[in-house]
Amino acid sequence: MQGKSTLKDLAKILNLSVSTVSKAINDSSEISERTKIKVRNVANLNNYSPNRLAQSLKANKTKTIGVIIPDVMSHFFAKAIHGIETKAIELGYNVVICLSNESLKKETESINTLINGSVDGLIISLSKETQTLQSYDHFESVLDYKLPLVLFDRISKRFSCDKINLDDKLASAEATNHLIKTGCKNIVFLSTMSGTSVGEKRRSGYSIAIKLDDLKERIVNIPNYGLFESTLIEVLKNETVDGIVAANELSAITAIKYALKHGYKIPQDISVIGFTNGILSENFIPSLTVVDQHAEEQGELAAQTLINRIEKKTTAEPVSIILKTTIVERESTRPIYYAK
Amino acid sequence: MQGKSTLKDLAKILNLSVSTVSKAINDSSEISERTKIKVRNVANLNNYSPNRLAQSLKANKTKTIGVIIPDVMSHFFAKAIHGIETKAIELGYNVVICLSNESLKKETESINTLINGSVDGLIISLSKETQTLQSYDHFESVLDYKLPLVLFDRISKRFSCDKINLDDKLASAEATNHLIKTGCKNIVFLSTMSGTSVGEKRRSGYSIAIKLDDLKERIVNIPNYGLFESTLIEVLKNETVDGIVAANELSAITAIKYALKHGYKIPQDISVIGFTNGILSENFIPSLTVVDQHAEEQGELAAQTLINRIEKKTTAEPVSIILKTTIVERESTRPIYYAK
DNA sequence: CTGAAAGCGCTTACAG
DNA sequence: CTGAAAGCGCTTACAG
Repeated sequence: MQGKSTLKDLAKILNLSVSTVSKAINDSSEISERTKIKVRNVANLNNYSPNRLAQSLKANKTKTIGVIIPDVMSHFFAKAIHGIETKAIELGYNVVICLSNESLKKETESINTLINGSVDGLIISLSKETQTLQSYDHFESVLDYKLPLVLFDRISKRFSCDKINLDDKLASAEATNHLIKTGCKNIVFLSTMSGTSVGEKRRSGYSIAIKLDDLKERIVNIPNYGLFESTLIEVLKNETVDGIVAANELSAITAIKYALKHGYKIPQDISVIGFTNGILSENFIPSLTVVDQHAEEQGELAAQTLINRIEKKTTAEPVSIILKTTIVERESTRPIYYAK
Repeated sequence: MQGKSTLKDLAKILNLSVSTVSKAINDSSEISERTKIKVRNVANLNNYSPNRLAQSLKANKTKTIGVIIPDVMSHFFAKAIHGIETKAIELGYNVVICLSNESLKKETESINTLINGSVDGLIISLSKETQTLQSYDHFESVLDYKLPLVLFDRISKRFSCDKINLDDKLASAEATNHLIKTGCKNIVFLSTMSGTSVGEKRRSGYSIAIKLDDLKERIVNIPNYGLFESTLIEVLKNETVDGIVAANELSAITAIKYALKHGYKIPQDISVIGFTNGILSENFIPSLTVVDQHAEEQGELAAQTLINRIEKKTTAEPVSIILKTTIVERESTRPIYYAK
């Protein structure tokens, strides 16, 4: 009744061997029904439950997966975690989460603490620093150990493993096209995240769509949120702008905010489309048209893919899944039939 | 080079005993410098790192703490997790997170998977269902095992353990007072979370402040977000209302949204104050005056308290810490000097 | 300075 | 049907 009881404790109480008790608890066919009942009673009385650590050590598997993400406070990652957790539990796995806080150093540390037998596999979304520095040495041990690894959302081509992400370039091209179809002619791409692979792809998708339609390309990089208002308004004052593709949710909302403040009407004067279907997009006035990245689905897929790999249910070659995005139309863009 | 190497592997390569290798790696003073160097070299070459599971089993501690929260997608809990993680890592602990999704069943399962040796202690914020059902049987094993436990934010008086929370009643009374000081006379308490301990306390704090000022008490419970607009507008149409204390962030924002839609001016006609200083409060137009619950600080404190308990650095009696909240003034309320 | 032995809590092939 | 033994990967008191 006090502290945790072990098989040994039960064996002593029952006057049986540890082996017998273990088998009885695991409902082995070798053990008589009578003994099983006795053992189970004593086990329940003593609140026995097997030590997971010992089981894991013995079985050489932990039924735990490790997740390393840059940030919990972003809606995208919170949702992705939710998806990972749901799927993992459904498949009988636990989830350990570490935060890299966008730092290469913390990402490295997190990997090191997790790979030493604590988890059966890893789901990682790379930190900004890792991506800008292109430094991947800390993945060597993971690959050496042949520890199953799934990268999602912020991935790298530099090494081979299972990967889940979405076609950000295509998504951004589609977002741009959406604005074009609502009649926009002068579309700006607004980014606060130049440098990340995701930001880069979105910029490039925008450019492709713009060029296909023979429109004028215009990229505005905002170095930080402190300079947001001045940078944006300067552009709106001096150039003709009737559409904005913003590289993420907060920059889209912030753009709308300052545009409204300076007297522009959304979407009548300027249409705005953003990425990530978060709580802000849904509740802001006007609500924001966004590219939904299916965060939860990405999470579920990542978990499923990892567990398939752990349980060797996949082909030897790395899996690479590219999800389709969808556009959620709301009030920050005009309806499509406005076109022409 | 392939798979994980163990002490045994190194010992064989080095022609030494496992004990010697172990001691060399742990830099024991018993071992000669020469041997240490040789061992370290081979260890590095083979990418050796000790199996955490085996270490934990041996040492009977895991240097891991378990966290069970109702929801990651809420800004409050995401921030709290961030605080827990930061402090835990700083003190040399890892963090395992499980989600209860507001369900008693999942909370029970999470506890059961975590207490079997995987963690040295638990930080929990109770699920809604646990609180409404007042069912705490699933905590018996935690208490029996004498596993260190810290409850935060959503706590219970029904059993004894370390607790961190804030004085929600006082906070709500202060929020109400804030509105009074800006000149509001007809203040409504708006809740979508009746039933939770937190919702109840906020209601009661509101009532106290209202009665102290001899104003009229008016509680509006919104059964679900689908009925938000009709319920709210009915009240606004038929009664005089110049202030709203909303029980959480989203209900505050939603109230503003519908009030604006129906022609009310915020804060000129109606002032609104909410709880939780999240991304919505900050970015909405008008931005929302809120009671900041110091989520990150609560998380850090919870981690610190738990680790103190684990490492027996605290008195035997349970610690109970009550944090002060602060009011963040923004655009949804009038300035205080308007009063009188 | 090095090593053999015991033990953390479990499981399982093997004997009886 | 029950039990003794070995082993998962580590650490550490004890001998030499």
